[in-house]
Amino acid sequence: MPELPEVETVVRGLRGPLKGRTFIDVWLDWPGSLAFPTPNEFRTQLPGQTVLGIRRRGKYILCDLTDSVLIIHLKMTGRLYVVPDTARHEADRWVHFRFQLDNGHQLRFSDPRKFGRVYLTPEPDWIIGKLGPEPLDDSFTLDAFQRQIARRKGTLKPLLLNQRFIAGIGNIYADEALHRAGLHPLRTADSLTEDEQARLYESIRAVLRQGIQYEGASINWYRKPDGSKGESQEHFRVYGRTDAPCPVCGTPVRRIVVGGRGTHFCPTCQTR
DNA sequence: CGGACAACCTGGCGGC
DNA sequence: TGCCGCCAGGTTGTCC
Repeated sequence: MPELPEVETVVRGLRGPLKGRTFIDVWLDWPGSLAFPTPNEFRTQLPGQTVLGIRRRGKYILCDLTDSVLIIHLKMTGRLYVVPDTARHEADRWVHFRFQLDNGHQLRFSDPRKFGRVYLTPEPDWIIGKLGPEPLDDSFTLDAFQRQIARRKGTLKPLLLNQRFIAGIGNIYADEALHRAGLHPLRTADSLTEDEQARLYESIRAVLRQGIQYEGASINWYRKPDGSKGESQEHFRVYGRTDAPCPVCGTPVRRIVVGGRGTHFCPTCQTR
């Protein structure tokens, strides 16, 4: 679930509880979620390291430590939160990692579907190095976007989901951005006029900013680090609204499958 | 390069 | 209530 706005919200919520803390122990019960290194190396290397900062790159959460980087990808159902040691972890049956902090609290990683991944490496570039630009960075200008999309010719929906094209967009915000831009998800990149390119650029930034403002979308599994729900889902125009009226024109929203992903759009507002 | 599809896992939900 | 099939916010690898 977690896309850029959800991951950004998690990072902002964890910064306070984690910054300056030192890991003193770690426990895990599903080695398959640990992408790198081995569980033994992980348990040896992490304790003693202090959290210097926490940031986001695409949908990855990066925790800068004394001499390496702890990286977590939530994939579909991951949750990350800090609680006192005394909070029973059995209350959340999907906790697969517990990171013991030096202040009587634990960082916990919960993930029902076990798609999420944890990495600990001194050099994170092999994990995040091929990601496309950060869509909300100042360096991601309309000019840069137009130069980038001019080299592509594929279908818009899969292109927006391609993390090498732009980092952080997922199925929800791809559908929302295309609706806002008035572009059909089956349009191709090489069919866009300059004006349509500009609309897509503005729309991508607007829906992501709005997602952050509403602190993410809690359709199913996503929660903020304090356990509460985001409210971005209250403001969707098409995502998950099959057969409901388009808020702009009233036409029933349609759902099709594009590139294997459920895709929602307004057949009136989004032209081919 | 691009599209189609399987794989990794489990839970929630609608239908019967 | 129970069981079944379908759907799910992500990513990677394979095959054509």
